[in-house]
Amino acid sequence: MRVCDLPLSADFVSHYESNGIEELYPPQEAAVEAGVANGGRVVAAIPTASGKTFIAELAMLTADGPGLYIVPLRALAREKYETFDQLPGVNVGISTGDFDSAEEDLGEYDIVVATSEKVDSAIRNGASWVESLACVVVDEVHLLGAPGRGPTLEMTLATLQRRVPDLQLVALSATVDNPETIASWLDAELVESTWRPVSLRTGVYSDESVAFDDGTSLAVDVPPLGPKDDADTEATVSLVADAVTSGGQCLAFVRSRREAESLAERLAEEDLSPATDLGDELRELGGTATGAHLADCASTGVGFHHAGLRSSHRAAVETAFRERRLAVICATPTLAAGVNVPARRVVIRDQKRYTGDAMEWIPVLDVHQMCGRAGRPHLDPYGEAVLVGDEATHDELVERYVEADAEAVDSQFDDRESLRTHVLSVVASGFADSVAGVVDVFAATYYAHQQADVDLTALVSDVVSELERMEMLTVDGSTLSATTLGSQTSRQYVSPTTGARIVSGIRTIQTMADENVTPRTALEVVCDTPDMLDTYLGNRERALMYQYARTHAAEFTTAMGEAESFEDWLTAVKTARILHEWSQGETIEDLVERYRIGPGDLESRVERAEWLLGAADALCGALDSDVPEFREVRALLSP
DNA sequence: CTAGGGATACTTTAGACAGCATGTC
DNA sequence: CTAAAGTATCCCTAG
Repeated sequence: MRVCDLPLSADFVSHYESNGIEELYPPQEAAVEAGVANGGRVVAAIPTASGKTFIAELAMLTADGPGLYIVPLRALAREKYETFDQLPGVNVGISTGDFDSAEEDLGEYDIVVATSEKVDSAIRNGASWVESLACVVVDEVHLLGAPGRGPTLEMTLATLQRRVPDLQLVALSATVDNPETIASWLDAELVESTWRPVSLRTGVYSDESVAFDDGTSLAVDVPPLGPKDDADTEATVSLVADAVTSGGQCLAFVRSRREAESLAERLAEEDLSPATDLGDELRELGGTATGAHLADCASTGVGFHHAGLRSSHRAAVETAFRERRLAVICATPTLAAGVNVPARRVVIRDQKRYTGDAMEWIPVLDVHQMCGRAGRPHLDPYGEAVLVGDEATHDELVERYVEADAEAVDSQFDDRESLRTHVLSVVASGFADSVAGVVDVFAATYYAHQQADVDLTALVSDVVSELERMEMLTVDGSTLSATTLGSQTSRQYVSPTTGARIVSGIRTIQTMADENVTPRTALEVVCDTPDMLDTYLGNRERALMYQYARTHAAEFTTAMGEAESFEDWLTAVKTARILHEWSQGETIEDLVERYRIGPGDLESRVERAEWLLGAADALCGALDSDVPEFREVRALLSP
């Protein structure tokens, strides 16, 4: 099937042809046969780089009205925005938490790219543009199975289906075990394929050789180990060096940030590629120790990538790699599911990760996503993914990751926090005013589809009484309504637990002496909330932090003897302290050094604090109260 | 007396979405 | 069922 045979206008056909797209890939053809270009609902479970974007564009361009493209990450939203913006005569908008298209109403765009939470929020707040959509494409739908965020995506899709008649839904998924369940939930045709434009072989390394799944093998020359050498690391170094010397780029995945950096340092010693001026460019982006370390490695063609990096550094590493100015990136799983960063070879040194109580195998889906980054269409003759193991683990790795299918996608809606959030949002936004009404909405979720025998009425009633106790909902006979507090909580997009914590903070503040209410007070409230990221509190720091908490005890809304979990509270105090010092003009360099956090960690906490302080200010309004400190600190956080 | 080796105890550990409304220039 | 690498500390010994 050819592009010119599709129901596309001449402009689009020539756009694609001038980009070298004339013949459809098999999965794309299958999607067309399933009806994507004729308003049909389709779930496509196909590998990355097998032409998902084209399927999405086809659906949105042939739909009779505006399209919405839902992504899980802000960086992905920007990437897709730029891609769609290339389409001739198509007006593209973007809407994410940190960036919104101009003043224009989103309804005026042909295509809007947005994160799933942003769409959920728009629906909750009654944005009218949503109703006029003709086509919605969901990228990475398998995230339905992600705790916390999956339920939001379920609700968004359930609500969109109910509110927009004849909506065309297209969902793009990684290869998972039960795509048919997702397809039947969405009442869509399933297109499944493992076809890739660049062939991929996956293998396991042990004893100086890689055994690939296609039966081939690769001898790897690993120099004799010194006493301090780690076998897995040296094997990884050899595998990376081999890929780079033969003209390819390589991604190496490891367990932790620290190890990503130390592997990068180790590879930098190898002098794999000629020195460039990339290091100097990175140095201009800012002067933390992490940034300097990155710049040093980058001048030898090796980068590292993890969430401790500031987002500008991360973006710079991604771009430099795409432009082939970096030969290698050593990364934590950040890079597995983010923006498009394909390489000739992918080496996965660590397959286990610490999860809080034990070392656990990384999910098969995640490993497959990492492997899927191997092979650049049009640039590499093939892609290779190598799992580093040894004689003892070889067979288990083959069985677990090379031969196994990815896990099934299971609903995570059955979680109190998620249930509270969505029961409240359904009532607050006026989509239901009774338990039966909420159940009716929930009946359209993936959860209800998967768990047909669950007693939704009992579950919802239970959650309703919880929300009633939290003063978020009132019950009058069988009529539910949101309190001012409940509707503000929902609109501000904070979880009910966060809303309740802020409310109790405000009430305590009303009882405090004026001189004790300070910026620290405002930050403590907001940082003691589940919507704030917690900050690791080291053993050595604990005593100092305790001291700090005692010194400022009068300014806090939590009495030290009464904290539900003292450890958690002390962690919140640490976050509040960092943010307070930041608001007082401390530099990133100092804070990163003093509290042993990454520059990116500070960045993300500042971002959240801005959001939560704004929410706290709005909740004050719902309580007929005013705590100017919420606004005052907030103003000091952003430069 | 001290530098340094080595055993041992202790510390640390991936990622990242989200708001708003009223008056004013 | 299930951790492992990195770092600080301390003690001992060789010079």
